[in-house]
Amino acid sequence: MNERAVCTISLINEAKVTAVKNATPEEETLFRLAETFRVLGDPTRVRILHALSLEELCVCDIASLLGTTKSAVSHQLRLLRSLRVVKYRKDGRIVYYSLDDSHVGNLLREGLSHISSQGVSP
Amino acid sequence: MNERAVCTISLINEAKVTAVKNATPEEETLFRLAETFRVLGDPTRVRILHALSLEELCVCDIASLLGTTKSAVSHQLRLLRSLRVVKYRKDGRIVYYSLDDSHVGNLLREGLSHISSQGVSP
DNA sequence: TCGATAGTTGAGCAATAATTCAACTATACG
DNA sequence: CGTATAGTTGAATTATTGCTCAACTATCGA
Repeated sequence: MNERAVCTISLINEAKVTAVKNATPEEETLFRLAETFRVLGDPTRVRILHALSLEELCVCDIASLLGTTKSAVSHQLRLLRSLRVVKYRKDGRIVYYSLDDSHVGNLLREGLSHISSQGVSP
Repeated sequence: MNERAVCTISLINEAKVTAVKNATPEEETLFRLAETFRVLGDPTRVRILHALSLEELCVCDIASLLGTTKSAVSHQLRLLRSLRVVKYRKDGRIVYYSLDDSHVGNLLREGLSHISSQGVSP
C-alpha cells in the first residue's frame, strides 16, 4: 500500500543508484544546464540564434527574417540577454545583436549534427 | 501607420538579411533542432539523461534517484523514447533505460562546459 | 492461483511561457 | 520643433507542459 511514497523502499539496484548519485553534479548545476537547453528549445529563439551565429543583426531585420513582429523578437531577445546568450551594441536608434558566447554556436552545431544523423523522421 | 505589418518595409540591411536567409536551413530542420533542445530543457529530464549517461537504469531506480514518482518518470521517459533520445530493454517486469545516441551525451558535456565557463551567476 | 510490485497510461490540474496589443522612450531627420 | 521609426515593456490572452491521481497491464514468487 502507499505505493507512491517516492519509491524509497523498492530500490532495484541500490549500488548503481548510489554510484550515480555520487557522480551527479550539484542540483544547481543541472538546473542551469536545463535552463541553457530550455532557452535553445523554442523554434523562434533557435531561429534567432542561428541567424545571429551567421551575422550580427538588428531587431527589425530579425523580425523581417522570421516573419514576425519586433515585439515578439524583442521579448525573446530580452530573455536571451538575461541569460547572457546574446549581447548587443547600440548604433543610434538601431540595436545590433550578436551571440555572446562561442559555446552557443557549438551547441547549435552539435545539435544540427544530431539532427542529420537521425535521418528522416521514423 | 500599420506598423506591425511584419516589419516588411523597414529593412535596415537587406543584403545581410538575404544572405542569412540563404544560409538558413529548412524550417523543418530548425524546428527539429528546437525540439531536440526542448527535450533537454527541463530539470527532471536533464537529471534523468545525465544519470543515464552514467549508467543503465530502471524506472524505479530513476524515480528513487530523483526523489519523484515512477509515474512522473515514466511520462518523461515516454517523451524521450518518442524522440529517440533513450532506448530500453525489458528484463522480466523490469525495464532498463539507456541513452540511444552518443550525440545526447555530447550535448550534455558541451552544455556543462558552457555552464562552467560562465562562472558564478552575475 | 493469488497477491504484490514494475511500469504504463489518460484525464485533469496548476504552472509556465509565447505572442499580441497598446503604450511608451529615444533617436534621426525634415 | 515635430514627426516618423527602432526598440522596449507590461498586461492580457492563449497555448504548452509537467505532475498527480487513479486505473490498468504484466510479470514474479509464494
